[in-house]
This record gives sequence, structure tokens and C-alpha cells, in this order.
Amino acid sequence: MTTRVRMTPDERREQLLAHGVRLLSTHSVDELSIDMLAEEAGISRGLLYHYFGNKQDFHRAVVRKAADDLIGVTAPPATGEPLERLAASLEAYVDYVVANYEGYSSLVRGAAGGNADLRRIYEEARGALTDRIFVAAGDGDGVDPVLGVTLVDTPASRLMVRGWSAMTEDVVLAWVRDPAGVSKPDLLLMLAAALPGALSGVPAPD
Amino acid sequence: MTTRVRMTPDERREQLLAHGVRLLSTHSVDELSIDMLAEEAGISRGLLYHYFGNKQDFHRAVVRKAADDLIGVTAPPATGEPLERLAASLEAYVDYVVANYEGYSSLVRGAAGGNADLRRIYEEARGALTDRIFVAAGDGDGVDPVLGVTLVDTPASRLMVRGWSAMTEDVVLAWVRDPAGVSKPDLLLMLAAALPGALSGVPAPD
DNA sequence: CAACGCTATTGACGGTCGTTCAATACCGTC
DNA sequence: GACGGTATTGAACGACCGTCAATAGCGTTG
Repeated sequence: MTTRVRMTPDERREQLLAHGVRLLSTHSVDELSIDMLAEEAGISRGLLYHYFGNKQDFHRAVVRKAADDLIGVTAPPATGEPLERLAASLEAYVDYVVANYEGYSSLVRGAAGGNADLRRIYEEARGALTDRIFVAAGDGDGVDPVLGVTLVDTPASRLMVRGWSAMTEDVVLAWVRDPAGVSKPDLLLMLAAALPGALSGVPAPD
Repeated sequence: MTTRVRMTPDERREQLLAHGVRLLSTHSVDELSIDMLAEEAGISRGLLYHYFGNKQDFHRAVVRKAADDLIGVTAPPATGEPLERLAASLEAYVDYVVANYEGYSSLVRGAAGGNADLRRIYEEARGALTDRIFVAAGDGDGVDPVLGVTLVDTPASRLMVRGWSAMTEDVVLAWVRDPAGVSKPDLLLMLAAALPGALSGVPAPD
């Protein structure tokens, strides 16, 4: 073994989380052994249990980090027209997935396959993204010139905006894996157009 | 222990798969121990390894069963107008998720969180659902009176139909967990309307 | 009806992996 | 240069996955 390396707790935590994000993007959680992780990070197994209570806690911390990164990076700009803010947020989202495919994969994979805890983190992240749309549209006082449809906050519209979010997630992931000749501007246009499209069938309240 | 029960291989396989579907809908794969499964089924651990080579193979078989169930149940009727066939298939899908939430959950969870193998099974199932839409629309020779838009088979349109499929999956799962006052007919109308909506931004070929 | 054969089923064993904890080594401080 | 705090280790333990020869149920045959 090489000589032991001593780091500050914060550095070590970040290092281990980074390794976790990378490994969990390609391996499922039961394919990832603590031995593998410890060897890649150049530490002993015991150290991981010092920083994270157990394997589940570690997994949760990895997913949490990925979710926080996503929410932070895709924060819409504070100023500008609702349309522009939404477009900027959407583009930031696509760019994030392109640049950070591993992190995003481990978030999605971990969330769907794992604990109730993990799914809750994932739902929180998605809820944050969805809320932004209602906040952005809410500026227009119910009728949003951007979307071209009336967007009021009903269970049905929430359901479909949530669905649009799922669609966006799936389409972007598929596009990153294989663009198939579709350009990024076309992708953004299609996704943006799909939001009013998804809302077109929502019955009017009352 | 109670006296041992002898079954035919097919019965035993079905029983074990049924237990697997149920347990994997609420537990992640690393939370599910062979001991737990064996105890619930009233068998020894060894028997499971007799029928399925190992834990991964068993998980694969469970996901495969759920996928086959889904594809079979949602097969569109062979006759009728494209619109009616699509609507029937969509309603069958919703009914399947309602009636078989556990099976569907274990399919989705297993697929997203698991192996490349598991994801491939899931992609196959989704691909089968997506293909139906193009087949149904193909009857109209490119222009589909049902959807109200031109549906030609391009990478971009494939991407968005796939996205609509992801939206449908997510919306239906959320609706089953909490209908929030949305009726089933409304749900079906919204989802049906969302398909042309999702395609509205697809650029025309050439 | 009794012996037999086929095969579904078991239970104990070995190895891997998650988890714990007392011991150790590095670093700043006095 | 000794000391104290703490990041880090490595051995030990238990749980769980996977294997295999032995066993028991059920149909068959004379």
C-alpha cells in the first residue's frame, strides 16, 4: 500500500461523493462494493463508514449531491421575461445533462431503483423544477402569453406539468445517448412546444 | 417447519415470480434477501437457486414477467379505427397500472435501478408500446386524421413519441398514487391530447 | 400393494461483503 | 521535541449469496 493520505473531512467527503457519483452512474448499487469504492479512492473500508454510517446512507448522500447540483445549475435567471427564463432554465438543464451525464444518471437510477428515501429526494428535485414553471407562469396572472395557454394551478395541470417534466427528462437522456441528427436548438424548441401541447387537453376549472 | 410441499416446476416458478413481483414493488433489490423470499414462499433458499441461477437472474425473470404482462395486456385490438385502437390501448394501460400497481412498480423500479440487462428489458417493453403508435399512424399513410398532425417516422418524432410514453408512464403512476379528483376519462383525454401536443414542435423533414 | 425410479426439495457448508471498533499514524500546538 | 486531537487503519464478526450431495414426495410398474 502507498503511504496513507490525510485530508480534511470536507475534502474527503467530497472526494468520496465524487467517486460515488461516478461509480453509481454505471453500476447498480448492489454491483458497487465498498471494497471497490475504497480501492478506487485509496482508502480503507472503515473510513467510508466513518463518514457515512452505512452503504444506504452513502447512497443517499450521493443522490442528494446529484439532486442539489441539478437544482442549483438549472436555476432560472432572476430577471427577464417568463419565456426567456424558462428557455434559459431548460437549456441549462440540457447542458447539465450533457456535461454531467454521470451525475444525472446516478440520480435517476438511484432514485427509481432505491429506497423510499431516495425516491423522496428525487421527487423533491423534480418538484422544484415543476414549481418553477408555475411560478414563471404565475407572473402572467393565470394567462401566460409565453405558453399560449391558460395555466392555472389545478391538480390536472400539475399532473401534466409533472408529466412534461418526465418527458423532458427521458427525451434529453435519450438524446444525449444518441442525438440521431437532432440539433440542440431543435431539441429545445420541441420540448418547449411540448409544454403547451401537454396542457392542451387539461379541462378548464369549474 | 411444516411438511414440504411438492409442486410442478411451472407452478413453482410462477409462485416464486409472483412473490418476487410483490416484494420488489415495495423493496429495492438489495433490501430483498433470498431468506425473506424463501420464508414467504415456504421453501428453502436452495430451491430458488435451482429455478433461477442467482439473485440477478431471478430479478431479471421478475422484470421480464412484468414487462410481458404489460405488453400482453395493453395489446391494441386488431380491428377498428386507429384512434379507437390507440384509445383502447391507452385505457388498457391505465387499467393495468391500476389493477397491477405492484407489478408495474417492480418493472419500473427494477429497470431504472438495475443492470444493463434490466434496462434493456424495460426499453424493449417501451419500444413495443412506442412502435404501436407508429404502426397505428402508419395506416393513414403519413397523415394521421386521429392525431391531427402529420406523423412521419423521423428521429425527432421518435424522440418525442418516446417522450410522450415517458410522460404517460409518470402521469399514470402519479395519478394512481393520488387521483386528486381527476377522473379517469379526463386523464385519458389529457394524455391523448398530449400526444399531438408533444409532436407539435417537431420540425418537418427536408 | 410394494418396490422402484425420477425429480422436486432440502440443509449444511464456504466464500464474499457489509459493518464495527479498538489501535495507529499523521499534523498542529505549546 | 513532547503532546493531544483526529483522520485513518485493519482485523474480527455476522449476515447473506451461492453450491452440492443427500433426502423425500409422487407416479409407475410388476
